[in-house]
Amino acid sequence: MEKVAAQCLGPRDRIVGTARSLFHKLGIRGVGVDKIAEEAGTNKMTLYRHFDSKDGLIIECLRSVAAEGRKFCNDIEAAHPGDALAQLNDWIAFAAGHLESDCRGCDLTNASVELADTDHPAHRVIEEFKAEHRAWLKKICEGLGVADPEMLANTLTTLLEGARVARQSDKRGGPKTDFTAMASAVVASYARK
Amino acid sequence: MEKVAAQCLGPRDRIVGTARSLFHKLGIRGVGVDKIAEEAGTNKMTLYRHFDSKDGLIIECLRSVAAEGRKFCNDIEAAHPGDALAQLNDWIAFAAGHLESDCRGCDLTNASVELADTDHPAHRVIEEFKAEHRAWLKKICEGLGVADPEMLANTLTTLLEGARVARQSDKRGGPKTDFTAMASAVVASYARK
DNA sequence: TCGCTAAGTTACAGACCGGTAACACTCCCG
DNA sequence: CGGGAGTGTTACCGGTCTGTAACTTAGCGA
Repeated sequence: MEKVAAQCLGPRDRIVGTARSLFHKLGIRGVGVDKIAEEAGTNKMTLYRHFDSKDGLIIECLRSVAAEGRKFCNDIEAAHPGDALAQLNDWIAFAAGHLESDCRGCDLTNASVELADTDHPAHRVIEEFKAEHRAWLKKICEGLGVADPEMLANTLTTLLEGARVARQSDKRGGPKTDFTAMASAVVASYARK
Repeated sequence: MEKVAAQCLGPRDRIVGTARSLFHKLGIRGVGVDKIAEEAGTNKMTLYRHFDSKDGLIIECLRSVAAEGRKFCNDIEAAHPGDALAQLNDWIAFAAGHLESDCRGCDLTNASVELADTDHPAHRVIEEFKAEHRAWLKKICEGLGVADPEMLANTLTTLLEGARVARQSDKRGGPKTDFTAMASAVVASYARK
Protein backbone atom coordinates (compact mmCIF):
# COMPACT_ATOMS: atom_id res chain seq x y z
CA MET A 1 0.00 0.00 0.00
CA GLU A 2 2.57 2.54 1.16
CA LYS A 3 -0.02 5.21 1.68
CA VAL A 4 1.73 8.53 1.65
CA ALA A 5 5.14 8.68 3.21
CA ALA A 6 7.16 6.81 0.63
CA GLN A 7 9.83 9.44 1.04
CA CYS A 8 13.47 8.61 0.95
CA LEU A 9 13.73 8.27 4.71
CA GLY A 10 14.76 5.34 6.84
CA PRO A 11 12.02 3.23 8.36
CA ARG A 12 12.52 4.78 11.76
CA ASP A 13 11.79 8.32 10.60
CA ARG A 14 8.85 7.16 8.53
CA ILE A 15 7.45 5.37 11.56
CA VAL A 16 7.77 8.43 13.78
CA GLY A 17 6.21 10.66 11.15
CA THR A 18 3.34 8.31 10.50
CA ALA A 19 2.78 7.68 14.20
CA ARG A 20 2.64 11.41 14.90
CA SER A 21 0.10 11.90 12.15
CA LEU A 22 -2.08 9.00 13.24
CA PHE A 23 -1.83 9.81 16.94
CA HIS A 24 -2.90 13.33 16.09
CA LYS A 25 -5.87 12.30 13.98
CA LEU A 26 -7.12 9.25 15.87
CA GLY A 27 -5.65 9.64 19.33
CA ILE A 28 -2.88 7.60 20.87
CA ARG A 29 -5.18 4.91 22.15
CA GLY A 30 -7.15 4.95 18.94
CA VAL A 31 -4.43 3.48 16.74
CA GLY A 32 -2.49 0.26 17.01
CA VAL A 33 1.15 -0.38 16.21
CA ASP A 34 0.16 -2.60 13.30
CA LYS A 35 -1.65 0.21 11.57
CA ILE A 36 1.22 2.59 12.18
CA ALA A 37 3.71 0.19 10.65
CA GLU A 38 1.55 -0.53 7.63
CA GLU A 39 0.82 3.15 7.02
CA ALA A 40 4.54 3.85 7.26
CA GLY A 41 5.19 1.33 4.53
CA THR A 42 6.87 -1.18 6.80
CA ASN A 43 5.82 -3.81 9.30
CA LYS A 44 5.45 -4.37 13.00
CA MET A 45 8.71 -6.29 13.44
CA THR A 46 10.77 -3.43 12.06
CA LEU A 47 8.90 -1.05 14.33
CA TYR A 48 9.81 -3.14 17.34
CA ARG A 49 13.45 -3.26 16.23
CA HIS A 50 13.58 0.54 16.55
CA PHE A 51 11.36 1.03 19.58
CA ASP A 52 11.20 -1.19 22.62
CA SER A 53 7.46 -0.72 23.00
CA LYS A 54 4.53 1.40 21.90
CA ASP A 55 5.19 3.62 24.89
CA GLY A 56 8.72 4.14 23.63
CA LEU A 57 7.38 5.22 20.28
CA ILE A 58 4.89 7.53 21.97
CA ILE A 59 7.52 9.42 23.93
CA GLU A 60 9.73 9.61 20.85
CA CYS A 61 6.82 11.23 19.01
CA LEU A 62 6.18 13.66 21.84
CA ARG A 63 9.85 14.59 21.94
CA SER A 64 9.65 15.28 18.25
CA VAL A 65 6.62 17.53 18.77
CA ALA A 66 8.42 19.37 21.57
CA ALA A 67 11.49 19.83 19.38
CA GLU A 68 9.30 21.42 16.71
CA GLY A 69 7.86 23.78 19.30
CA ARG A 70 11.33 24.82 20.41
CA LYS A 71 12.32 25.46 16.83
CA PHE A 72 9.35 27.78 16.35
CA CYS A 73 10.36 29.75 19.42
CA ASN A 74 13.94 30.03 18.23
CA ASP A 75 12.79 31.17 14.81
CA ILE A 76 10.58 33.84 16.31
CA GLU A 77 13.41 35.06 18.50
CA ALA A 78 15.85 35.11 15.58
CA ALA A 79 13.42 36.97 13.35
CA HIS A 80 13.13 39.99 15.66
CA PRO A 81 16.26 40.20 17.79
CA GLY A 82 15.76 42.47 20.75
CA ASP A 83 12.20 43.40 19.76
CA ALA A 84 10.01 41.77 22.40
CA LEU A 85 6.77 43.23 21.07
CA ALA A 86 7.37 41.93 17.56
CA GLN A 87 8.25 38.53 19.00
CA LEU A 88 5.06 38.42 21.00
CA ASN A 89 3.00 39.44 17.99
CA ASP A 90 4.65 36.70 15.99
CA TRP A 91 3.82 34.23 18.72
CA ILE A 92 0.18 35.27 18.67
CA ALA A 93 0.03 35.11 14.89
CA PHE A 94 1.67 31.73 14.84
CA ALA A 95 -0.75 30.42 17.45
CA ALA A 96 -3.71 31.78 15.53
CA GLY A 97 -2.42 30.11 12.40
CA HIS A 98 -2.28 26.82 14.21
CA LEU A 99 -5.85 27.27 15.36
CA GLU A 100 -6.98 27.96 11.85
CA SER A 101 -5.30 25.06 10.13
CA ASP A 102 -5.96 22.33 12.64
CA CYS A 103 -8.85 21.38 14.85
CA ARG A 104 -7.36 18.59 16.91
CA GLY A 105 -5.37 20.75 19.28
CA CYS A 106 -1.95 20.28 20.80
CA ASP A 107 -0.53 16.77 20.63
CA LEU A 108 1.21 17.16 23.97
CA THR A 109 -1.92 18.36 25.72
CA ASN A 110 -4.03 15.68 24.09
CA ALA A 111 -1.53 13.05 25.18
CA SER A 112 -1.66 14.29 28.76
CA VAL A 113 -5.44 13.85 28.65
CA GLU A 114 -5.38 10.45 27.00
CA LEU A 115 -2.63 8.95 29.12
CA ALA A 116 -4.51 9.28 32.36
CA ASP A 117 -1.92 7.38 34.37
CA THR A 118 0.26 10.03 35.98
CA ASP A 119 3.21 7.66 36.15
CA HIS A 120 3.39 7.30 32.39
CA PRO A 121 6.82 8.56 31.27
CA ALA A 122 5.19 10.70 28.60
CA HIS A 123 4.07 13.11 31.30
CA ARG A 124 7.66 14.02 32.04
CA VAL A 125 8.22 15.09 28.44
CA ILE A 126 4.98 17.03 28.33
CA GLU A 127 5.45 18.85 31.62
CA GLU A 128 9.02 19.72 30.76
CA PHE A 129 8.11 21.33 27.46
CA LYS A 130 5.12 23.18 28.83
CA ALA A 131 7.19 24.63 31.66
CA GLU A 132 9.94 25.56 29.23
CA HIS A 133 7.49 27.27 26.91
CA ARG A 134 5.91 29.23 29.75
CA ALA A 135 9.35 30.38 30.85
CA TRP A 136 10.22 31.41 27.31
CA LEU A 137 7.08 33.49 26.94
CA LYS A 138 7.64 35.02 30.35
CA LYS A 139 11.09 36.14 29.24
CA ILE A 140 9.55 37.86 26.23
CA CYS A 141 6.90 39.52 28.38
CA GLU A 142 9.62 40.82 30.66
CA GLY A 143 11.09 42.52 27.62
CA LEU A 144 7.83 44.41 27.22
CA GLY A 145 8.29 46.23 30.48
CA VAL A 146 4.80 45.52 31.77
CA ALA A 147 3.96 45.39 35.46
CA ASP A 148 3.43 41.67 35.88
CA PRO A 149 5.13 39.82 33.02
CA GLU A 150 4.70 36.41 34.58
CA MET A 151 0.95 36.72 34.94
CA LEU A 152 0.70 38.05 31.41
CA ALA A 153 2.66 35.07 30.11
CA ASN A 154 0.53 32.67 32.13
CA THR A 155 -2.64 34.31 30.88
CA LEU A 156 -1.51 34.03 27.28
CA THR A 157 -0.41 30.41 27.49
CA THR A 158 -3.59 29.47 29.33
CA LEU A 159 -5.62 31.30 26.71
CA LEU A 160 -3.86 29.41 23.93
CA GLU A 161 -4.22 26.10 25.72
CA GLY A 162 -7.92 26.76 26.13
CA ALA A 163 -8.43 27.89 22.56
CA ARG A 164 -6.71 24.81 21.18
CA VAL A 165 -8.65 22.37 23.29
CA ALA A 166 -11.93 24.21 22.87
CA ARG A 167 -11.55 24.04 19.11
CA GLN A 168 -12.43 20.35 19.40
CA SER A 169 -15.76 21.05 21.04
CA ASP A 170 -16.71 24.33 19.41
CA LYS A 171 -18.13 23.99 15.95
CA ARG A 172 -18.76 27.64 15.29
CA GLY A 173 -16.00 29.58 13.59
CA GLY A 174 -15.01 31.02 16.93
CA PRO A 175 -11.72 30.21 18.59
CA LYS A 176 -9.50 30.54 15.56
CA THR A 177 -10.21 34.18 14.79
CA ASP A 178 -11.19 35.07 18.34
CA PHE A 179 -7.82 34.15 19.75
CA THR A 180 -5.97 37.04 18.15
CA ALA A 181 -8.54 39.50 19.45
CA MET A 182 -8.60 38.05 22.97
CA ALA A 183 -4.84 37.78 23.26
CA SER A 184 -4.27 41.26 21.85
CA ALA A 185 -6.79 42.72 24.26
CA VAL A 186 -5.02 41.05 27.17
CA VAL A 187 -1.64 42.33 26.03
CA ALA A 188 -3.03 45.83 25.58
CA SER A 189 -4.55 45.81 29.04
CA TYR A 190 -1.24 44.84 30.60
CA ALA A 191 0.68 47.41 28.56
CA ARG A 192 -1.70 50.13 29.69
CA LYS A 193 -1.07 49.55 33.37
CA MET B 1 -16.46 -6.56 46.42
CA GLU B 2 -18.98 -3.74 46.10
CA LYS B 3 -16.31 -1.12 46.34
CA VAL B 4 -17.92 2.12 47.33
CA ALA B 5 -21.31 2.90 45.90
CA ALA B 6 -23.42 0.44 47.82
CA GLN B 7 -25.97 3.17 48.24
CA CYS B 8 -29.65 2.50 48.08
CA LEU B 9 -29.89 3.28 44.40
CA GLY B 10 -31.02 1.18 41.50
CA PRO B 11 -28.38 -0.52 39.42
CA ARG B 12 -28.76 1.99 36.62
CA ASP B 13 -27.89 4.99 38.78
CA ARG B 14 -25.02 3.14 40.41
CA ILE B 15 -23.66 2.27 36.99
CA VAL B 16 -23.81 5.86 35.78
CA GLY B 17 -22.18 7.14 38.95
CA THR B 18 -19.43 4.56 38.88
CA ALA B 19 -18.85 5.04 35.17
CA ARG B 20 -18.53 8.81 35.61
CA SER B 21 -16.01 8.33 38.37
CA LEU B 22 -13.94 5.77 36.48
CA PHE B 23 -14.10 7.67 33.18
CA HIS B 24 -12.88 10.71 35.03
CA LYS B 25 -9.98 8.97 36.74
CA LEU B 26 -8.87 6.55 34.03
CA GLY B 27 -10.24 8.03 30.84
CA ILE B 28 -13.11 6.67 28.77
CA ARG B 29 -10.92 4.38 26.73
CA GLY B 30 -9.00 3.35 29.81
CA VAL B 31 -11.80 1.46 31.49
CA GLY B 32 -13.92 -1.43 30.26
CA VAL B 33 -17.59 -2.10 30.85
CA ASP B 34 -16.73 -5.15 32.93
CA LYS B 35 -14.80 -3.07 35.45
CA ILE B 36 -17.56 -0.48 35.58
CA ALA B 37 -20.17 -3.11 36.31
CA GLU B 38 -18.10 -4.80 38.98
CA GLU B 39 -17.21 -1.52 40.68
CA ALA B 40 -20.89 -0.60 40.65
CA GLY B 41 -21.70 -3.80 42.50
CA THR B 42 -23.45 -5.42 39.58
CA ASN B 43 -22.46 -7.22 36.40
CA LYS B 44 -22.07 -6.67 32.71
CA MET B 45 -25.40 -8.23 31.69
CA THR B 46 -27.33 -5.82 33.87
CA LEU B 47 -25.34 -2.96 32.42
CA TYR B 48 -26.30 -4.02 28.91
CA ARG B 49 -29.93 -4.31 29.95
CA HIS B 50 -29.94 -0.59 30.79
CA PHE B 51 -27.65 0.69 28.03
CA ASP B 52 -27.55 -0.49 24.48
CA SER B 53 -23.78 -0.11 24.26
CA LYS B 54 -20.78 1.44 25.95
CA ASP B 55 -21.30 4.49 23.76
CA GLY B 56 -24.82 4.76 25.10
CA LEU B 57 -23.47 4.72 28.64
CA ILE B 58 -20.88 7.32 27.70
CA ILE B 59 -23.39 9.83 26.40
CA GLU B 60 -25.62 9.20 29.42
CA CYS B 61 -22.65 10.06 31.64
CA LEU B 62 -21.86 13.19 29.66
CA ARG B 63 -25.48 14.29 29.84
CA SER B 64 -25.29 13.83 33.58
CA VAL B 65 -22.16 15.98 33.75
CA ALA B 66 -23.82 18.65 31.64
CA ALA B 67 -26.88 18.60 33.87
CA GLU B 68 -24.67 19.21 36.88
CA GLY B 69 -23.07 22.16 35.11
CA ARG B 70 -26.46 23.65 34.37
CA LYS B 71 -27.47 23.24 37.98
CA PHE B 72 -24.39 25.16 39.12
CA CYS B 73 -25.26 28.00 36.78
CA ASN B 74 -28.83 28.08 38.01
CA ASP B 75 -27.67 28.11 41.62
CA ILE B 76 -25.31 30.99 40.97
CA GLU B 77 -28.05 32.95 39.26
CA ALA B 78 -30.51 32.24 42.06
CA ALA B 79 -28.01 33.24 44.75
CA HIS B 80 -27.54 36.79 43.43
CA PRO B 81 -30.65 37.76 41.47
CA GLY B 82 -30.00 40.79 39.33
CA ASP B 83 -26.42 41.22 40.53
CA ALA B 84 -24.29 40.33 37.51
CA LEU B 85 -20.98 41.16 39.18
CA ALA B 86 -21.67 38.91 42.16
CA GLN B 87 -22.72 36.15 39.79
CA LEU B 88 -19.51 36.48 37.82
CA ASN B 89 -17.43 36.45 40.98
CA ASP B 90 -19.23 33.33 42.08
CA TRP B 91 -18.51 31.72 38.73
CA ILE B 92 -14.81 32.55 39.07
CA ALA B 93 -14.71 31.26 42.63
CA PHE B 94 -16.53 28.09 41.69
CA ALA B 95 -14.15 27.51 38.79
CA ALA B 96 -11.14 28.10 41.02
CA GLY B 97 -12.52 25.63 43.52
CA HIS B 98 -12.83 23.04 40.81
CA LEU B 99 -9.21 23.63 39.81
CA GLU B 100 -8.08 23.21 43.37
CA SER B 101 -9.92 20.02 44.16
CA ASP B 102 -9.38 18.12 40.96
CA CYS B 103 -6.53 17.72 38.54
CA ARG B 104 -8.15 15.74 35.77
CA GLY B 105 -10.01 18.61 34.16
CA CYS B 106 -13.42 18.78 32.57
CA ASP B 107 -15.02 15.45 31.71
CA LEU B 108 -16.70 16.91 28.65
CA THR B 109 -13.50 18.41 27.31
CA ASN B 110 -11.54 15.26 28.08
CA ALA B 111 -14.16 13.21 26.26
CA SER B 112 -13.92 15.44 23.21
CA VAL B 113 -10.18 14.80 23.16
CA GLU B 114 -10.42 11.09 23.75
CA LEU B 115 -13.22 10.39 21.29
CA ALA B 116 -11.29 11.59 18.28
CA ASP B 117 -13.93 10.52 15.81
CA THR B 118 -15.97 13.63 15.06
CA ASP B 119 -19.03 11.57 14.21
CA HIS B 120 -19.27 10.12 17.69
CA PRO B 121 -22.65 11.16 19.15
CA ALA B 122 -20.93 12.32 22.32
CA HIS B 123 -19.66 15.37 20.46
CA ARG B 124 -23.21 16.64 20.03
CA VAL B 125 -23.75 16.60 23.79
CA ILE B 126 -20.43 18.28 24.47
CA GLU B 127 -20.78 21.00 21.86
CA GLU B 128 -24.31 21.75 22.95
CA PHE B 129 -23.36 22.25 26.59
CA LYS B 130 -20.25 24.29 25.82
CA ALA B 131 -22.23 26.61 23.55
CA GLU B 132 -24.95 26.93 26.16
CA HIS B 133 -22.44 27.73 28.88
CA ARG B 134 -20.75 30.37 26.73
CA ALA B 135 -24.11 31.97 26.04
CA TRP B 136 -24.96 31.93 29.74
CA LEU B 137 -21.72 33.66 30.70
CA LYS B 138 -22.18 36.14 27.90
CA LYS B 139 -25.59 37.05 29.31
CA ILE B 140 -23.98 37.73 32.68
CA CYS B 141 -21.23 39.82 31.12
CA GLU B 142 -23.87 41.86 29.34
CA GLY B 143 -25.26 42.68 32.75
CA LEU B 144 -21.92 44.19 33.69
CA GLY B 145 -22.27 46.91 31.11
CA VAL B 146 -18.82 46.44 29.66
CA ALA B 147 -17.93 47.37 26.10
CA ASP B 148 -17.60 43.92 24.57
CA PRO B 149 -19.43 41.41 26.78
CA GLU B 150 -19.15 38.57 24.27
CA MET B 151 -15.38 38.81 23.98
CA LEU B 152 -15.09 39.00 27.76
CA ALA B 153 -17.20 35.87 28.13
CA ASN B 154 -15.18 34.07 25.47
CA THR B 155 -11.94 35.12 27.12
CA LEU B 156 -13.10 33.83 30.49
CA THR B 157 -14.39 30.50 29.20
CA THR B 158 -11.25 29.99 27.15
CA LEU B 159 -9.16 30.84 30.18
CA LEU B 160 -11.02 28.30 32.29
CA GLU B 161 -10.82 25.68 29.59
CA GLY B 162 -7.09 26.24 29.37
CA ALA B 163 -6.55 26.23 33.12
CA ARG B 164 -8.43 22.96 33.53
CA VAL B 165 -6.60 21.17 30.77
CA ALA B 166 -3.23 22.65 31.71
CA ARG B 167 -3.65 21.38 35.23
CA GLN B 168 -2.95 17.91 33.86
CA SER B 169 0.43 18.90 32.47
CA ASP B 170 1.52 21.49 34.99
CA LYS B 171 2.88 20.08 38.18
CA ARG B 172 3.71 23.33 39.90
CA GLY B 173 1.03 24.81 42.10
CA GLY B 174 0.14 27.24 39.35
CA PRO B 175 -3.16 27.11 37.56
CA LYS B 176 -5.39 26.64 40.56
CA THR B 177 -4.50 29.82 42.36
CA ASP B 178 -3.46 31.70 39.23
CA PHE B 179 -6.87 31.40 37.65
CA THR B 180 -8.58 33.76 40.05
CA ALA B 181 -5.88 36.37 39.51
CA MET B 182 -5.86 36.03 35.74
CA ALA B 183 -9.63 36.05 35.40
CA SER B 184 -10.04 38.98 37.79
CA ALA B 185 -7.43 40.97 35.88
CA VAL B 186 -9.25 40.33 32.64
CA VAL B 187 -12.58 41.37 34.14
CA ALA B 188 -11.01 44.50 35.59
CA SER B 189 -9.47 45.46 32.28
CA TYR B 190 -12.83 45.15 30.52
CA ALA B 191 -14.61 47.08 33.24
CA ARG B 192 -12.11 49.88 32.98
CA LYS B 193 -12.77 50.51 29.30
C1' DT C 1 -49.34 -19.20 46.59
C1' DC C 2 -48.63 -18.04 41.81
C1' DG C 3 -46.34 -15.63 38.32
C1' DC C 4 -44.01 -11.96 36.30
C1' DT C 5 -40.18 -8.92 36.10
C1' DA C 6 -35.64 -7.39 37.28
C1' DA C 7 -31.31 -8.79 38.46
C1' DG C 8 -27.29 -12.09 39.03
C1' DT C 9 -24.19 -15.86 37.09
C1' DT C 10 -21.50 -18.31 33.93
C1' DA C 11 -19.75 -19.04 29.68
C1' DC C 12 -18.63 -17.75 25.36
C1' DA C 13 -17.94 -15.44 20.59
C1' DG C 14 -15.31 -12.43 17.78
C1' DA C 15 -12.34 -8.80 17.31
C1' DC C 16 -8.31 -6.27 18.34
C1' DC C 17 -4.17 -5.32 20.78
C1' DG C 18 0.88 -5.44 22.17
C1' DG C 19 4.70 -8.14 21.62
C1' DT C 20 7.70 -12.25 19.93
C1' DA C 21 9.76 -16.20 17.14
C1' DA C 22 11.61 -18.03 13.06
C1' DC C 23 12.89 -17.48 8.67
C1' DA C 24 13.71 -15.35 3.90
C1' DC C 25 15.48 -11.58 1.46
C1' DT C 26 18.36 -7.55 -0.25
C1' DC C 27 21.88 -4.59 -0.48
C1' DC C 28 26.09 -2.56 0.73
C1' DC C 29 30.91 -2.84 2.10
C1' DG C 30 35.08 -5.10 2.13
C1' DC D 1 32.35 -12.51 -4.57
C1' DG D 2 31.18 -13.30 0.18
C1' DG D 3 29.09 -12.09 4.41
C1' DG D 4 26.57 -9.55 7.62
C1' DA D 5 23.34 -5.97 9.04
C1' DG D 6 18.94 -4.25 8.23
C1' DT D 7 14.57 -5.26 6.55
C1' DG D 8 10.38 -7.92 5.09
C1' DT D 9 7.00 -11.83 5.86
C1' DT D 10 4.19 -14.99 8.27
C1' DA D 11 2.48 -16.99 12.09
C1' DC D 12 1.58 -17.06 16.62
C1' DC D 13 0.79 -16.09 21.98
C1' DG D 14 -1.74 -14.26 25.69
C1' DG D 15 -4.51 -10.76 27.14
C1' DT D 16 -8.42 -7.56 26.95
C1' DC D 17 -12.24 -5.60 24.88
C1' DT D 18 -17.40 -5.19 23.52
C1' DG D 19 -21.38 -7.67 23.26
C1' DT D 20 -24.52 -11.96 23.66
C1' DA D 21 -26.79 -16.48 25.13
C1' DA D 22 -28.84 -19.41 28.44
C1' DC D 23 -29.95 -20.14 32.78
C1' DT D 24 -30.82 -19.23 37.78
C1' DT D 25 -32.28 -16.48 41.57
C1' DA D 26 -34.74 -12.84 44.27
C1' DG D 27 -38.49 -9.77 45.05
C1' DC D 28 -43.07 -8.05 44.66
C1' DG D 29 -47.86 -7.59 43.57
C1' DA D 30 -52.27 -9.97 42.92
